[in-house]
Amino acid sequence: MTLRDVADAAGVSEMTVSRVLRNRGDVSDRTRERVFEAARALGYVPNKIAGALASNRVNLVGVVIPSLSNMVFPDVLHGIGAVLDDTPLQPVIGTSKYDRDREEKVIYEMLSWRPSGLIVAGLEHSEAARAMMRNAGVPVVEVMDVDGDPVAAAVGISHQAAGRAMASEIVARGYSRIGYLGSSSIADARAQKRYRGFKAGLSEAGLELADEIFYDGASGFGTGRGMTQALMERTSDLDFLYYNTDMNAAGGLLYCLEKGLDIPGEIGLAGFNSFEVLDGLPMRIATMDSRRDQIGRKAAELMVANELTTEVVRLEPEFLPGDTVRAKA
Amino acid sequence: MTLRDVADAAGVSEMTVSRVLRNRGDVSDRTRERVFEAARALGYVPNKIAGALASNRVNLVGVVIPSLSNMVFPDVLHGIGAVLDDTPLQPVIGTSKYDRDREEKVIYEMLSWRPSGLIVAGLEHSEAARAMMRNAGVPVVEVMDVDGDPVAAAVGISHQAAGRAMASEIVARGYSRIGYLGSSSIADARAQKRYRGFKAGLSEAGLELADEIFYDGASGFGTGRGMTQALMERTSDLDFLYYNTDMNAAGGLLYCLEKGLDIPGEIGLAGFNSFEVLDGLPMRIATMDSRRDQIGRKAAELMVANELTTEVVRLEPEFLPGDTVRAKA
DNA sequence: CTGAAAGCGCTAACAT
DNA sequence: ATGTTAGCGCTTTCAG
Repeated sequence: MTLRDVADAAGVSEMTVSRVLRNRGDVSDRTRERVFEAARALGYVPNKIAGALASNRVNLVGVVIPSLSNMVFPDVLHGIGAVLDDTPLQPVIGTSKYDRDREEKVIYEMLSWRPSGLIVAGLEHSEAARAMMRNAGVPVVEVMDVDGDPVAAAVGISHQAAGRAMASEIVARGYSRIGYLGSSSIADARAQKRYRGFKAGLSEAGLELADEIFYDGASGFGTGRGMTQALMERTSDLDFLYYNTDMNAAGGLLYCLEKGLDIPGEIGLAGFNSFEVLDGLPMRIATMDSRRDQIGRKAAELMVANELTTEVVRLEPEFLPGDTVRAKA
Repeated sequence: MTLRDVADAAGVSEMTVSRVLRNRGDVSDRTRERVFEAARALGYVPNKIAGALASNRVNLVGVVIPSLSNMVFPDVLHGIGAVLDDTPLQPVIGTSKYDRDREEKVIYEMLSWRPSGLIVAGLEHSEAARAMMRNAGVPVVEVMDVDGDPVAAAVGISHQAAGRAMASEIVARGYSRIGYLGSSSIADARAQKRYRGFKAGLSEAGLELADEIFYDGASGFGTGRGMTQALMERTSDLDFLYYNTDMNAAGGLLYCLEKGLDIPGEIGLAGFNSFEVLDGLPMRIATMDSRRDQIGRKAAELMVANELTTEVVRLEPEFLPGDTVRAKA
């Protein structure tokens, strides 16, 4: 089923059919009708492969993220989709599974379809991947992080600064025996940066981490609960728990409530990301909004603008005290 | 940057370069080396658009789901990915946002790329969408549901049966004042089917729903909590709450625990889906595993087999009593 | 307003 | 083991 078939059925040239179907150029209403009818009757679906090759235009934007299981990424995708929905551009998602080599392959695959642009999560990539991004010839935006050296444009927050800001909020609220609960995966560069920023922030206040614990695998209530229990049994005098993500913090919160601890008096908790699904927990967890939707929107806008900028857009995460930290002293 | 450039740089024909890069046909080791080197030096990325047009082969599988925000769908994608990762096929995701017209557009867009197959969530589609799926000329599998009339192949569970089975479990445990808490969206056909199956199941046991409540918008702890509170204030003598999804059930559970209710003695709760992130709640919610990973895997296997079957694979959901229902009488 | 010709970058099929 | 030719189904460009 090709343009030819529709053209024959409508008694016009392929070119006319092409014009009608793409709504380009002047076609008489009569011809237009006939073509639409023929196309519909035949159930014609245009071949974008051929169209793309001929026009050298592919209205796809590649989006490379680590995973779909961690809710942060669907949230970014949501922001991207919200902007692209009003344009001819369509996002195509690829996942790296937090693996540099896989990410490189995914980027290569994406670029082989000659998309109109590329959005990639994070700033840490293989050299080959960076080279491909540099030479893509289309807008490339790295998202979620601005602590590093972007290949081209970047939109995100400073995770270092976010960690540091959290330290200062906690210290200002009079907590001093502070534990960190995070991921042991080096692959999560952004969590690492928050961790380092957090420690630097404590250090500036003359404090240091009282204890820390790391886990393998996915974040979740069970993980958060388990980590929290292990840490508190090991170091019994902690007065604050800072988690790498709200999902784990939620598990920790439930554990502390079960133990009958006084939150936020006896012990405070904070996470990161600000997940909407968690509204409805017994207490609102203190957190920092990672501005995922905004990041997606801004990145998509750069795709739509179709400029090869090296602009770095730094968004500021917002601290949300919730109910699990004391009021400021 | 085309094959031509690489061919010139390596001093061979385009065809030889094509052979080397696709690893097809016999090429001497010496030539092979030279070609790889030239390609690498130039940073050549093949043009799949041209390749696909020439070979009439596109190693993409379209996957159409309602959304990425509801965790059930990423779970299905995970199953699909697990199988396709060992093949040349790649999933391409499109979202319908629970909108029939949008779904139709997405399917149209997907088919216009001439994918090797199509996986679509659900059995309810526009007539035009069904026609496209029927005439796609490639394997088409509808997933997650088998209660209805599939266009071609289908892999899923019977949501009707799942609802009915849940009713029978609840009744067998001696509950009788039962409330249903679900979504008001007609778009969630599967939840509707569970609801109907559930009522039918109660009816067979000589019972009926004591009350029911429906919400708009996304599921989540806040939604579950709010619905639960509203329902229980309205009908104070309920002894069981059946939710359309575990996310809402979790919110309800937290609410009931806060109120100091005796679970599962005074009141029982059950949800649907079996979400791993919820392990770690104070109690494990009774639920029914919707076998999302399995469904994804099986559907992907049908894509790999590349047969145009009309096979219907019905998987059986498993009841997981958790801690929120009494033992069987 | 409509059509004819050329060609996008690659691969199938057929030489050699 | 390597090269040549034709053409995939469209769109661009130029004519009329």
